[in-house]
Amino acid sequence: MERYNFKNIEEKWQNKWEVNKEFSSQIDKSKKKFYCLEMFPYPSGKIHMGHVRNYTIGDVLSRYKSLKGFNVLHPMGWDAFGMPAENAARENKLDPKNWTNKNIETMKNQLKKLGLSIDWDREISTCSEEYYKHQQMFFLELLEKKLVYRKENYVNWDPVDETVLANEQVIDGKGWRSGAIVERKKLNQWFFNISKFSQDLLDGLEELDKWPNKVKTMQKNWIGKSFGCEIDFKITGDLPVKNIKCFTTRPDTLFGFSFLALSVDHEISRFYKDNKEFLKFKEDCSKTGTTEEAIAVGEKIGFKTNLKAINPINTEQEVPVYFANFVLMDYGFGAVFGCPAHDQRDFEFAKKYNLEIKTVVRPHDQNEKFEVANEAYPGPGILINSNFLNGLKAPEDSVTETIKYLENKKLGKKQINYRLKDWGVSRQRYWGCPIPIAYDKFGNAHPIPKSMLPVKLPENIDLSVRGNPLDCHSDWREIKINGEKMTRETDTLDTFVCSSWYYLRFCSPNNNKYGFSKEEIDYWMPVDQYIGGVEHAILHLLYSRFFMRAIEFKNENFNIKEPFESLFTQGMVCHETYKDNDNNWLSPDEVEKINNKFFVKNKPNQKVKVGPSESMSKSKKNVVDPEFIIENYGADAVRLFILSDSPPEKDVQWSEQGMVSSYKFIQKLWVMHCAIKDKIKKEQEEVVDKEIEKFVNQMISKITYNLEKFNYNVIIANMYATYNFLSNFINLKRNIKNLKCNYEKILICFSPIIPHFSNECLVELSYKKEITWPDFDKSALSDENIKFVIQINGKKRSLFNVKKNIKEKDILEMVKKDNNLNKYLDNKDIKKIIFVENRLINILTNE
RNA sequence: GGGCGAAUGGCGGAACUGGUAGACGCGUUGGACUCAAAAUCCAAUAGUAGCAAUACUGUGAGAGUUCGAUUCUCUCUUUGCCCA
Repeated sequence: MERYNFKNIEEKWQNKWEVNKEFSSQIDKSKKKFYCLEMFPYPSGKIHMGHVRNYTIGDVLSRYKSLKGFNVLHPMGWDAFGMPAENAARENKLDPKNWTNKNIETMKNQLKKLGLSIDWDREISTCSEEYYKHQQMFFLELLEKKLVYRKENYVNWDPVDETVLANEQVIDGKGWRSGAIVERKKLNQWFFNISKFSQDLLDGLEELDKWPNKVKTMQKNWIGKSFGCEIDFKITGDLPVKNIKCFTTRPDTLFGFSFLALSVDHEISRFYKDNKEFLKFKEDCSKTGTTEEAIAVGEKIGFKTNLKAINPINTEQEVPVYFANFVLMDYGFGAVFGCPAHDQRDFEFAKKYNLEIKTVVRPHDQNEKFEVANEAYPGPGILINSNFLNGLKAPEDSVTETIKYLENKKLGKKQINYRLKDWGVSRQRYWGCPIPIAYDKFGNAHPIPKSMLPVKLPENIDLSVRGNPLDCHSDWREIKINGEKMTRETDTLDTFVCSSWYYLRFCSPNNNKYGFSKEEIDYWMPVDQYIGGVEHAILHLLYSRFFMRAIEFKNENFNIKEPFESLFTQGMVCHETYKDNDNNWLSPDEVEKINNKFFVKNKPNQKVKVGPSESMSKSKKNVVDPEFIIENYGADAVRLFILSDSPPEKDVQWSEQGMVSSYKFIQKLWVMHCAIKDKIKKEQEEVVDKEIEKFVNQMISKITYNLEKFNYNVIIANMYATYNFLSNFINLKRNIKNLKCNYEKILICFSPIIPHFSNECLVELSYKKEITWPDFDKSALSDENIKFVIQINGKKRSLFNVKKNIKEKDILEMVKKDNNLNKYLDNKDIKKIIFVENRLINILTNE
């Protein structure tokens, strides 16, 4: 018997799959389709363990569904635009396109070595003209539908690199690369009108019953719907200002009103544009940052105006108007009314400027004399000190009543507000999809005619320039449209745009007229199972849901709103972290374990500090290279291990020992396989064994159930249990007639997880039929004999091996006769008996 | 600060609808094989007491519902993730 040579066998099967185009998918209306999609990778250079886990999970599902008779679509592509290519290209003086395509080639080969059942004929890359020309078409379509518009907006501006930074590139107010202090700068940018669909995106969540609640909650919070009231405050003072509008979710606390606060960008600020003190104040405000956290934590400061605001429901009351740093222009109307007693920010502000703090809500467990003291009380309760509103339940009744009152008096109106903002898609970068727009000499934007698409990225770009390289490329910038000289838009699209519709392209990767064909998406869409990391729970998934709606909008040929029928978010792959004496990170292969203690490799006198297990990342060096692992243990073993130790939705701990044991398991399976093969070859007896029949029946039922539930770690446990049973079984039993057919079923059940091994073994058994998922007989799942639990006063006292469907009186008879049990029953009256059929009896006695 | 989860042996984890807690794997211990080691195989492995049969305790802590709670309800503790 030879050792199992995973290298030859895996390579053989991978070649076979590729040559036979085993996983290529065609429309077949006689079959039910199953579209399985994993989030496509960014081609950063090499695959990492996170990819291995993500794609193995999807592959197991695809292979299972395909064995179940579904017509499976399982494609793969590349999220190929983005900053890392541009950065790498700049640092190494390379072309981003070459860099990216080389990475794609490498990673594609690595993925193939995992034995994934991918239809590579449908491979797409978002940086290819073939892909982004359709994206430009969509952009123009959305522009026609008025879902795209241009407006001025603030950006994080790095004055040294002369570039716009994303929020996550701003660290402590400084540019991540240059270290320069980031400025706020106004730029003209393109926006997708996602907020138009706020309510629809919210409603759509209700239908997504196969999405994790966690993700739905996150999206719900992100959309941030709030009910409230728009109030028009009358203003008095020495400026020509009559009214200021503001939005509030708590109009019911109007009797606790003590100031009005405005954003420094509020239109009123124009009266102060020459006021030095105000300008100084505005500058101070920009330093505190604008994130919700910074506002909550930071000091609340204000700049007092000479204006007064009149309380609409208590017209005798006039309160001061301030500019304040905690009011943002893009929420509500850039104005909030201050009620210090019931809002912590307002409270801190009022304390600082000695403003009135009037309590108007008491908690349910306090009486009318309740007064807010050291902090605001934002919770529920009953209104007090509020004239005609007194006694109302806050916030439910009091808010609606107040709004009714304000509406009647025409002082305000009910309003629904969303936190979701329009999606700014302009990026001042080279390596992205060009925006198909040109400007005439007056600066007016014109769509580039569809006949002139695609707008190709120029090659031979100089990336060493500061700022946006496209901006500096004068040849490319100039364009003639209908004879008129224009200049191109030099911003490119956010890469999230590319990933918002790639799942459609997979349905029609070769359609060069349009992004997809109706026939193909009618058949394949929606994605039946989408699998990826929870880090995309908000942006990517929300943008994709928006994009479907944007395409559907005013389009009679398209009626899909939700792209992903069900969603699965997998956990991360973690590894222990190591540091040497100088606190430098060490990678796992620089570390050696001797007698349970860790040392620097080849330096047995240098101890290693072992840190907590964290998600694998290059910066902490706690990474394990999949290619090396596949090379050493084989793809089947890696697939087995990456799924075995934890449920797929939770983080998994990488362990060398676990990896080795998965490898050994495959070897053991092979040894067993050879033994079975020998047995089958020999002459068989005409005996049909019931035990193996029953065991395999149960195994199929368990593995099928666990596959459907994504309990892949439990499947591996089922596989081990199957091995334990079968290896024991063949040692004890002689040659039985039904060994081969049951063993074949076992191999088929194993094949989604370890496809190379299973297929090889099936071929060795000269299995000729088309491989399909085995059925199981539900009625035969439980044995003739069952284990019956005997409880006395709720405590388990014994376990009887009895016939199925045993009657209560028979089991009671057995208990009474049992020498071990009757000591619990002697001299006691039986008060009550609980009998659960085929499971347990609980006998209650007087104690 | 707000929102959402989680907590089970030395470790990762399993447990159908409320019905045998600890499947399966790792680790550990003992044994077989070997001159020896590795590999492999066999056995044990929640804790306490006991030669054993067995008994008691036990699913973060405390209460509640129930004949019966890892599972349901409430309070608390710790912890993770998200808003960020």
